[in-house]
Amino acid sequence: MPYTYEYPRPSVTVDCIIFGLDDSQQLKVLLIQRNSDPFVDHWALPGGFVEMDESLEDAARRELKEETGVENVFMEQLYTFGMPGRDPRGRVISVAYFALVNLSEHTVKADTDAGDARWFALEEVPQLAFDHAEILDAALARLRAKVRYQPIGFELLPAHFTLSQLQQLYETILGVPSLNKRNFRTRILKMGVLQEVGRQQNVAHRPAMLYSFDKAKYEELLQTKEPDLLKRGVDFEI
Amino acid sequence: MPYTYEYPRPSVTVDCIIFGLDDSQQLKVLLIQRNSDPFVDHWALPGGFVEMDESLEDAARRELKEETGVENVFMEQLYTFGMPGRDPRGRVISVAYFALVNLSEHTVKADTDAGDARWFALEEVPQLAFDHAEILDAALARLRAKVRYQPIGFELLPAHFTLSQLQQLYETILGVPSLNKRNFRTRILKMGVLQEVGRQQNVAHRPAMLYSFDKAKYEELLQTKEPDLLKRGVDFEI
DNA sequence: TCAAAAGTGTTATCATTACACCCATGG
DNA sequence: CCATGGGTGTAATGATAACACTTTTGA
Repeated sequence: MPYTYEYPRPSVTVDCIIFGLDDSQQLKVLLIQRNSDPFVDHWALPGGFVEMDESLEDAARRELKEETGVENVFMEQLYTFGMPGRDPRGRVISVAYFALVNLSEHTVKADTDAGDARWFALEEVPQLAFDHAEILDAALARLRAKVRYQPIGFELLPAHFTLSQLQQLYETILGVPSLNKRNFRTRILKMGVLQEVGRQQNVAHRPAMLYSFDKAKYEELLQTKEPDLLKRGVDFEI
Repeated sequence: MPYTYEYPRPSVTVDCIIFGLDDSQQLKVLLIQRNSDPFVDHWALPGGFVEMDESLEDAARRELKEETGVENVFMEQLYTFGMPGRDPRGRVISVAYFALVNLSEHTVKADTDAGDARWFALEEVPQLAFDHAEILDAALARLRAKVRYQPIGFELLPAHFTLSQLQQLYETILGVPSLNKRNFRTRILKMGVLQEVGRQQNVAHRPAMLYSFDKAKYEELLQTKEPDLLKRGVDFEI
């Protein structure tokens, strides 16, 4: 029992909420099955204890890779959950990270620390360990909010995608039945952040134009348009 | 030396970034002067260690009150800073909270744990302890972003305010020289979340209408308009 | 009657919405 | 030649930006 402190200290963990989009444009979340107490056999978010010499994000990436094999993904800090009592083992403060991946490009393999790892459609998520259901809800809310003002949706799609795929992605994430095709296209193309990169092959209908997201142009626009944006003044969306 | 654990644990602290608006519509931040090592005599964000039986937000409110006397303010979690090395005493993970207050309604008194507590205009903020400059930057960025899509600016104003005050507030926060008065008014009034509550008295010019923010109506609009908003589909602002 | 700030009218321009229609491909 | 998505034309409506103007007060 080697580590002794003058005052009590909480444990600090990271948890990862990984969203992915499958071939049929369905939004899924990556869960692991716990193989130790507490909550043995329950499904949970991948995560674990932060080491003393690694940053929080490094910890999140390490745990994600150890438990699911997934690496090199877009990731950002979501929120820190610290209610006393959220973990039966004692005071545990968890920094949650959320990540987006293109499901087809990331093979999942259950690994050392976890019994199993699987993608779940959002409607099929089982009862989760700890307060992980709450964390998942927060992540979903963040995804829905963020997708409206930052081009993060592209992280979920393959590098080359059609406008219909992109539109479906937005419909899925936002949970709206169907946006107007005409207007969606006009809007998204007018932004000027998509690049034509070829056409679909061998499809039983008019082949769609494939696009890629032009990150450089987006950054450039951010610089250029920011000033005007500010000029608009208030907004608060509603 | 009573607290012993099998694995090493980081310390967890909270830090508060409190923004206030003074009589002359200037944006200020509340800092304390440290009276102990490390960084004795340096200015820093109010904050301190999280107790084992309090939530993170409770800890933030407690420290804020202890160190500055400020209480009952709008507060939300900002971000968690956890780079190894950010505190010379060892691994310290800090959950930052940011808060908005109407400066005239909150008296500041340096208290037990802090040598002194004072409001600083943003341009006059001295060198800060730890990575607090970075935390302050993050808070400012959040304030600027958030004020555009949520009516949090009202937290900085007195309960009754004029449209000119509100406009100045936005100009201050966003750092734009001067919005168009006509258009600002049209926009903000069209939203329907302001209530007329009387007129200015004894001013050497046409007395302005005073308004209050109608929170109930705002919540109602959120419910009502959310569906249409979603129908609009993509946006990502730019 | 003047300075100072409040507050309004109006127009040109641009963005958004809604709906109907045509196009290219493989089976 | 048809089913299946891909893709376009256009007009009515509403929001935004720009600028000049009038109003009310205390000193």
